[in-house]
Amino acid sequence: MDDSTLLSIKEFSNFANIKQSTLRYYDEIGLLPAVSRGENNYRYYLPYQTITLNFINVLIDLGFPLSVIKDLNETRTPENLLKLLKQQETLLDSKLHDLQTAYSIIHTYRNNIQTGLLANENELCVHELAEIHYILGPANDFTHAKTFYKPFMDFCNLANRYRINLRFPIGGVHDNMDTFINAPGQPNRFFSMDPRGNRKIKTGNYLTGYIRGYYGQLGDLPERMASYAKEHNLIFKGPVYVVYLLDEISIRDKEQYLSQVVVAVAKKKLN
Amino acid sequence: MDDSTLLSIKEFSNFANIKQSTLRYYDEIGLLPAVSRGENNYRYYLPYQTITLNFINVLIDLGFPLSVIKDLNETRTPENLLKLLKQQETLLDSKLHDLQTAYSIIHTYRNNIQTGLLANENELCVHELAEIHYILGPANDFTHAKTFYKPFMDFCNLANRYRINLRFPIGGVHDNMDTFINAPGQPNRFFSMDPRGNRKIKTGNYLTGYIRGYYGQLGDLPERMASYAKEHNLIFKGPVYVVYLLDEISIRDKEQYLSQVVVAVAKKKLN
DNA sequence: TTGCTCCTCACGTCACGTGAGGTGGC
DNA sequence: TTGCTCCTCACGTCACGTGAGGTGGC
Repeated sequence: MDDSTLLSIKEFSNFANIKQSTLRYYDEIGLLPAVSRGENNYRYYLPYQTITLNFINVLIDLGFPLSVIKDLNETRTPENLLKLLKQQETLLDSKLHDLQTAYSIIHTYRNNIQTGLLANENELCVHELAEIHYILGPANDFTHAKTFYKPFMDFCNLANRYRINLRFPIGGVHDNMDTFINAPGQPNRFFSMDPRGNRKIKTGNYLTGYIRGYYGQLGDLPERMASYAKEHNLIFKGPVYVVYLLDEISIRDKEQYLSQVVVAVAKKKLN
Repeated sequence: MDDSTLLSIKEFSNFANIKQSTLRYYDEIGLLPAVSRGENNYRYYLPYQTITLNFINVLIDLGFPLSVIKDLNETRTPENLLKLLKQQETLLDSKLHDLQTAYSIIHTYRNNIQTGLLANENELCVHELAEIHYILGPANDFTHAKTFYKPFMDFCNLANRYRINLRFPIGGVHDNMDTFINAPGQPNRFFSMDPRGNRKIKTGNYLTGYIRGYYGQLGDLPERMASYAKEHNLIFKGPVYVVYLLDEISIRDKEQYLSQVVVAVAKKKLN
């Protein structure tokens, strides 16, 4: 083979390691036209066209659309390309960020679902919790709300302003055990379990309970937690977190959603 | 608004922050059917459908196709979802890897092009070079090759086996200054400027020259470098690297490609 | 006639967006 | 009549892949 050998589409496709259909398409859109056509209308290519193909493939891998590549193919200069590469870097940056976020969401959901599957619904127990980062939403307003619904919608609408990504699992937080017992379906704030959040549930000992049912339907869990603490000489410290471990993402039936309630506890000092 | 209020498509689209066209499409493919149709065939939605929509949006963001989401919507269980999430994590992993590679390629090209734009073609000079990582290809065979072409194609064909990504800028390396001067168009090996490579051009003082022209057309540069060394009492150390700074990626005209030649030098000890 | 290579439509993919043209009730 | 909301096609997007049906020379 010589630099001026004409190659049939099959030969060129083997040589350049590219599908015939792709070559026909590139010919059609004028991105990589065949150098000539035979009498029978066959396409012919020259070996050096692999160089153009390399140019094309590099830019495809960098995420440029074929239309841009076509323009660039005709007018490329180093300055021109440099400008485009800078733009593309910014674009890749945001794609990278999105992917990492998706990754993070998957991780958080997997954790939640796994915890949910292992949960013993009837048993309360105290155990150490690993640190959980989150982003806190604004204070909820339940004054004119009959249900969980309205405040949650408000939270969703404000999410952008609070830089909250609603794709992460969401939870509710109650200021303390007293407010939790008084209105278990009315968390003071919602939070997103975004590991990049600046708030955290610190490591420590937490009384943990689980309950099945729709958001905010906590049944007798608050009372059971209170009496458990009394029996075991525990006092509650800090906020009560309600994490929706199994929600609409993993279960159809609303009655089967699973919430986890955690609250920090300490041994009561005996006088 | 109450939980059982029927919403028109416009109302629901505002409420759920989603386009009407998207809602019609989801209705059409059965992913999120309207709960009912009016006499006039209008679609009506219920507020709680935002929950299904949230389910859908989370999975879209995680990169699942709508067909999978539709299936999952009907059959989801925590175990089922957990399995899919694991798969998706693997897929995201490889996408992440591809993106990071693209990023790296852009970075390397930008460096090369910028160096190319600042290059003074006529001047030779010695300066310190920052470390450059690369991946080395197999030894070239020029015995039956008239041109640069064949060995380069061999290199491309073997790239996979050597884990070389051809999308990175490519360079040629000569064993030493003697082989370079004897056959300046015939590098002993090609290399890919992949920053993840285990080989590197170490920091140090390098004699650097530039030349315009097609791959392997180095003109009188080798001789000029040799005489520069003689004049300045320098000796050459180690391999000669030829980096194709401006190639088909940034320039159309082959004659305008720009190569950079670098070789380590040291002061000759005077007896 | 069979086999091979090539050709040109044309249609499918994916998740919508964008009109065009029509309806129904105020 | 005008304005508004809704409807249903139908076509465009992007980068091809996949046939179907036909050709031309051995």
